[in-house]
Amino acid sequence: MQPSPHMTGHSYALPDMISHLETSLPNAAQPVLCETELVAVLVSISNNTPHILTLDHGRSFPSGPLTVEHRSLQKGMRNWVERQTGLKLGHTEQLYTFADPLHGRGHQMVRISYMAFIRQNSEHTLAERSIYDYFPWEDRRAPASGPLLQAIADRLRHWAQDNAHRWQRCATTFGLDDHGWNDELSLARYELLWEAGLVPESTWQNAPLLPGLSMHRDYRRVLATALSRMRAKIRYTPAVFDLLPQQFTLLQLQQAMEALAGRFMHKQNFRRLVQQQKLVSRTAEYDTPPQGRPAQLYQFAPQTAEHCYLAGAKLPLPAIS
Amino acid sequence: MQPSPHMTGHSYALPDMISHLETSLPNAAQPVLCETELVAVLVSISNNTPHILTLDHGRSFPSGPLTVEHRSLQKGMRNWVERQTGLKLGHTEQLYTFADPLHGRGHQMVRISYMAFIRQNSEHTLAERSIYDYFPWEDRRAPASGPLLQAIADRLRHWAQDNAHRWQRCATTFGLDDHGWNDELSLARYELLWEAGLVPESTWQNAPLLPGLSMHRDYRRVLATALSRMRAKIRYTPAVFDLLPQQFTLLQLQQAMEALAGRFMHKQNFRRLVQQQKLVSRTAEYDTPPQGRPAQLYQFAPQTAEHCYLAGAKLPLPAIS
DNA sequence: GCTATATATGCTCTTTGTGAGTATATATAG
DNA sequence: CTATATATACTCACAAAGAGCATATATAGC
Repeated sequence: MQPSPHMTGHSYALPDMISHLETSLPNAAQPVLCETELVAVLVSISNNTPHILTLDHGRSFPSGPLTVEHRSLQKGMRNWVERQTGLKLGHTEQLYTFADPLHGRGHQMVRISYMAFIRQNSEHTLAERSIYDYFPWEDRRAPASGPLLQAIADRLRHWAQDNAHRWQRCATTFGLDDHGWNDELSLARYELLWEAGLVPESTWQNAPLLPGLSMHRDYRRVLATALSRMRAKIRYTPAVFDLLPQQFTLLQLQQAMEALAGRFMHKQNFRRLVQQQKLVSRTAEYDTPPQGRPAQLYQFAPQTAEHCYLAGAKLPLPAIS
Repeated sequence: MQPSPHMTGHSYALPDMISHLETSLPNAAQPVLCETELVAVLVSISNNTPHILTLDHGRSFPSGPLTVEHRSLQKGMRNWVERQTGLKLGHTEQLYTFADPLHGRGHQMVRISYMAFIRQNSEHTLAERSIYDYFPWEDRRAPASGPLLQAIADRLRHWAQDNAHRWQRCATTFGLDDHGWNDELSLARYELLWEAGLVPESTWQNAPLLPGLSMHRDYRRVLATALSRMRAKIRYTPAVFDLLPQQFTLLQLQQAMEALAGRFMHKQNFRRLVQQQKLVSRTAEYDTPPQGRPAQLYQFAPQTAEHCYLAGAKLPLPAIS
């Protein structure tokens, strides 16, 4: 091992304030208590598009209070959502914790957000909304995304004016000039649009706003975080399989990846990659489509796929303009 | 845009329980309040090794209560740490939020952990500990890591017994058999050792424990999370530069990357990559080492490195091997 | 039968990135 | 003059990725 300094086993003498912190106690005079809420971003795929399960006309996520019996936050969230909605949750991860300052009473509100995958065709009573209804520019598969991106570029250029550094940021996050489009930067893109005053949540507004549904509180930002995370996650974990039926065709798998990435991929290369990594194993069954040759059904092969790299499957679309 | 179903603008009729949740109110009879604490994992590099700033003989992180005046959690944490320790914080990110169930009184304890980078040679009064004192197996630069990893492999093999799937997990996360070592999996490795009962925090124990300092509560797990995150982060953001002095030699930069990754790198290739991406610009000054030719001092070039944010530009790190 | 459609498979190419090696100036201390 | 470390310039092999071409095969509808 590399030797490291300060290994005497005793910490230095500390100023009072810090020694106090060591006890991890809130100020005894005024213990700061928070209402704490768990927020669930539930994702599933239908119609070749990623959807979220929403409340209040697409403006809110399901959420519930943290209760005392919860052993861990994640377990608590899972149990709670499964009991309330009857849904089985697949891949689950914590997204972000944020606080609302106000709340007239003497305490804050802390919200802990989670993202969870839900298998296709699950039964539930929540309203599904396409994620791309909130971020139309993120779906580069749509023909309309070309002109939309052009319009965004124009407004960003106007916002950046002569500020070269600011324009650099716009160009790299939105894949302008000769930069490439990076699908994992959806959070950065949303934040940039927020800064530029092009979304209704901005504290100031700048010219006509962009299309796209808005949400309560910071929820649209949470959704952008979720989109970034899921796009990153499916690259190097087998999480996609929690969105698909137990058995699926290779085209379904590819389309699920395309739905999440918001881009089309090269079919032959995709299959080559998937199969040479032994991510899936074929079943005896076939899927009969309305037209064309029946497709072999596959299933996820978890034993050989502790870590997988579906990354190579991110193909650029024919250059848009 | 892809058309998406359920766009009627009205959510379905909801069961009572869920409509209730929509209001985001905790059970009126028993509002669940939490003590909320901010935990800071402060990282800096000294002696070519990543260190954390600790309290209580290396067993605890600085932490403090969330107070009412904080506008955002991140801002609150920054202000609080900077006021208490006098340190300037560089790259900061939220790590994870976790809860302790007990606390005799009627409420839980919620801890929100952050990681922040601190520039080399900063003045402070906290005790520094090498991160690799907590996870000796994570520093593959150390000669001792070879035998240690061998010993770990043996004990994991014993734990896995004939459970092939379990051994698969061990092999891929620890780079055994013919799998490569992936430095970003440090959290997964810690969790696996925890499961196998090889660390003192495990709820059960299995044969002699591994070397490595322990910490209070879940803090060692938080530290493993921090290590994973920082290794992932420096790959595609210029965050490393917040750990180095304003001016540095290319060797210093390489050694900082090596320290975080826990691996050695090929000097010529490293320089080739750094320079062709224009991440740094040379200054007029030189560093005079005790021996050898003076090294040119460089500085971070933020204008071209927003571009580094991800135009496919990555800081070189050893690939998995 | 034929056609349209979509699955399934095999095979080239080129380009890029990367890991690794060799060689050789150059500047300083002792 | 030597040891040391910076700095720079190459080459080479190899794998992976992006892209294209070709061709079976199986179904439905006409």
